[in-house]
Amino acid sequence: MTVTQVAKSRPGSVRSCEDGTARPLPDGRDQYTISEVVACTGLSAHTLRWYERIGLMPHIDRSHTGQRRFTNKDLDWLAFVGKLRLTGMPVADMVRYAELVRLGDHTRADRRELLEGTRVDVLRRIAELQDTLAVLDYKIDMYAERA
Amino acid sequence: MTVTQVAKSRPGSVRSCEDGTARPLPDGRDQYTISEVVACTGLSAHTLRWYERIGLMPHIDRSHTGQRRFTNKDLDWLAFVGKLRLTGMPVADMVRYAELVRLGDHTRADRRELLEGTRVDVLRRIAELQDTLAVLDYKIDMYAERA
DNA sequence: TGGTTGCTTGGAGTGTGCTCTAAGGTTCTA
DNA sequence: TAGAACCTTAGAGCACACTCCAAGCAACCA
Repeated sequence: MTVTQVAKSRPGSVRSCEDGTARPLPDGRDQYTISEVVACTGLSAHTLRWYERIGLMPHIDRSHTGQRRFTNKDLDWLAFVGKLRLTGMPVADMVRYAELVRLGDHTRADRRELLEGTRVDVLRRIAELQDTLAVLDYKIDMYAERA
Repeated sequence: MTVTQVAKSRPGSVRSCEDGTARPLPDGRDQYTISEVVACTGLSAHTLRWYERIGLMPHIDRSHTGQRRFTNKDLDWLAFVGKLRLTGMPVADMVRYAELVRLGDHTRADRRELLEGTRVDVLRRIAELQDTLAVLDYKIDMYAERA
């Protein structure tokens, strides 16, 4: 399945923002405006503010004029949230996970349990999709045969 | 990838309704009430009627009193739609596909193209999910290590 | 000094995919 | 023959995840 071979290499991190749509940010900095984060994550500014409002992000630092200043830690979190979003996990569940993180170290077991549940969902989704792929291949074959 | 090994075995068909949630229907029949279809597909009656209204299903036969009588062909179609739904394909696109089917044989190339596009989407989704799985495994490992 | 750009806020609006309601007709069981 | 269970319709309502709006402040350039 070529999945666990990744082992300990810290996947999907190391400040290249997200994937694909992302422009890399200047290294060695730890303060980004909302528009920089928009450029690098592909999320809209509206969405980023909304994430903060609903508690899916920790409270973001502000400049002396009240503007958001995102840190590298915030970007890491956004990258992880992006992954969870791909699994189809409802935003409410992600908020729950975020809350557990805020509550501190004694919630580690709960967090692990939550992620393991998500993991099972992901495996099921992959199986479903591979099943669907078989159906699609069958149909496409039918259309290809007597074109 | 163990996908094309299915080859020509007609996957996901042969009147066992859908998967999992489904009770099999009595064989050798070709007329089912909406509640029978509900029991076997797991879709709600509302959803089935809505599918017909928006053109995602062909017009369903009626009894002399106006009640729907689904055929085996309808059930096959619903099973296929169920697969497409799993891919995240928007309902509007499925309706488009249904229209092509209604329009007859000369739309076969279009239909094939549509399904091939969907196939690419599915492959991408699977890759994304496997990527996400790696991230989840990494995190779960972290929580497991120093419990 | 004025104009443009970029940011702030709370709250309203949007698109998708159902899901339910109301009002009424049909079929089955006792 | 009554009552329950099941079906019909058009249209309204809902949950989710954004997405946009209005009004206003702040920073910068000509």
